[in-house]
Amino acid sequence: MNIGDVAEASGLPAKTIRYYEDIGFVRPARGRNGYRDFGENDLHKLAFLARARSLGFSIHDCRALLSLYEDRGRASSDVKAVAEHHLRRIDAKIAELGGLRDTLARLVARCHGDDRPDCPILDDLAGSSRRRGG
Amino acid sequence: MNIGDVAEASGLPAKTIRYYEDIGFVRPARGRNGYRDFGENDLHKLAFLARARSLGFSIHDCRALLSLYEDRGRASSDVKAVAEHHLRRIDAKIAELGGLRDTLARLVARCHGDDRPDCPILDDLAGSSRRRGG
DNA sequence: CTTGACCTTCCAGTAACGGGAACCTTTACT
DNA sequence: AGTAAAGGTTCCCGTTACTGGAAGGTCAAG
Repeated sequence: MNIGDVAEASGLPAKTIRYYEDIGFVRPARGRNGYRDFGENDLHKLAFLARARSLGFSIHDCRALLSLYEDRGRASSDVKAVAEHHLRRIDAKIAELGGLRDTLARLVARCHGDDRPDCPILDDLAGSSRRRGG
Repeated sequence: MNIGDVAEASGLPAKTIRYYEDIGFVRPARGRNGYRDFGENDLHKLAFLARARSLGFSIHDCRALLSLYEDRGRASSDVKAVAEHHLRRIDAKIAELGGLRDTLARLVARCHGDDRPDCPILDDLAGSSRRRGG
């Protein structure tokens, strides 16, 4: 299969697939025209990576997951540990963003948003109303 | 003030302050030893930036906010628009992460997590149980 | 006069690709 | 055979917002 074929089949852009080859995720054979020649196994890996990336796993995580995937004797607890770690990071990020959103929403609510220059948002950013621990 | 002084006063690392000079946020004077010499106005700007960045505003947003901050005749609606746009992006990100978390949490819950190799997480990533539209 | 803290510039690296140039190969059509 | 489109190749730059580190100049203290 040429790169375009695996791109369509895996849902990944050809650019991304070349990048994944660069970083060692796949090692397609080469035809004598220089074209990459992907096998079924490569396609499976790429589809695996596409799914893992869509779930927000980092390339680093994917490396671990892929090696577990290819290790027929792995323990499911190892996989679960990677997933749980990722889950905790997601939760932390959601909590962080939730905090930001609340602060920002309060500021937005307090700003009348008309053509006058007075603005609680800028006041907060400038630190003029030091209600935040200053 | 030397860079170390404004770093401490603003809470930004000296590296970041140099970077902010590079991208035109501040233009400190120079002493004849070559050292940057920051004024009160620079410090205010840097503190403003530190606060805005901590609220998740991008550098691009900060540029807009800073110029509004320095425009004594701005309309608060302009500031509010920037903040609301940022708020919408945060909400979108939270929604996206929430979706990821739910999917991931389901997978983690289904994985027994013991020393056996059978693992619903890897099965999903590999696409073997095509419950997701395949 | 040396030590150490502080300052300078510049270069490289981060995460994960995307855009685009310059060029070659295959395929289809006339 | 000629040609044009579609697809392939490598290579390098740009993205975000910094961070680390090297090599070296400056300053304050003992």
